[in-house]
Amino acid sequence: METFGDIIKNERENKGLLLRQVASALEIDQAIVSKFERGERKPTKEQVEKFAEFYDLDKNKLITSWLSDQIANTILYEENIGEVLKVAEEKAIYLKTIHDGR
Amino acid sequence: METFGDIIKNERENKGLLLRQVASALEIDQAIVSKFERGERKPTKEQVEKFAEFYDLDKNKLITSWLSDQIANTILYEENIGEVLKVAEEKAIYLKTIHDGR
DNA sequence: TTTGTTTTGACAAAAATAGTCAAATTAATT
DNA sequence: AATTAATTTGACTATTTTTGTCAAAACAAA
Repeated sequence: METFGDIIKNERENKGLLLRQVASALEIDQAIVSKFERGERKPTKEQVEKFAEFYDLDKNKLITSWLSDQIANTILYEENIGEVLKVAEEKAIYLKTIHDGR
Repeated sequence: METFGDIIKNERENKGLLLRQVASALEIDQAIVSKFERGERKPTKEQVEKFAEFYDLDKNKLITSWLSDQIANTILYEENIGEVLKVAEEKAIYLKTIHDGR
């Protein structure tokens, strides 16, 4: 179960980089990068994309990880997690067909 | 595909109530109730619970509808909707086991 | 102990969300 | 068609949430 934070932390360590270096390359405060790695704060989508580029990761996979973190957090303390997600998927697909004008 | 707004609008109309009446009973501005019904604004969880009580609806079902609306909206324009939700479910379940101290 | 790195927390800035209200629009009634 | 009633819209303010900044504390390594 690898969260967004886990991923970017592993990448950084594998590449032997310091927080300071990543922070300066991405123009994000080092304290915030640290918080991202530990899941204490949620990056914006733009920041996720920056990380993907910087670490040369598949952008979609990283966004999936980040989005799923967010969703997991919003439903964490709810009943019927499975049901909520099933309905959410139906709605999303339905709304998408409408949006695409079908 | 019934959204939260659809549900509370149908309930109100079935019971032959005016926005004004619902608004006053729930102590929510009538303009906002109108916006809830049309999905223009998202209620808080407390407001969802008020609606459930007022219309005598199953609270969990209404919360499911409201939560799934939210989730559907956050993933609407993403790729891999199914994948995101699958991962989100795994994470949620995993986090829950941790939270419950297992 | 000194130096380097990461984490923490207080604070300010910015953005997103929520509530209020009156006017505009739409629908129903006479 | 005119009047009355109901709903919707939009501008505005208030509140809450999120984000960024910075320095000091904690931790780790040399």
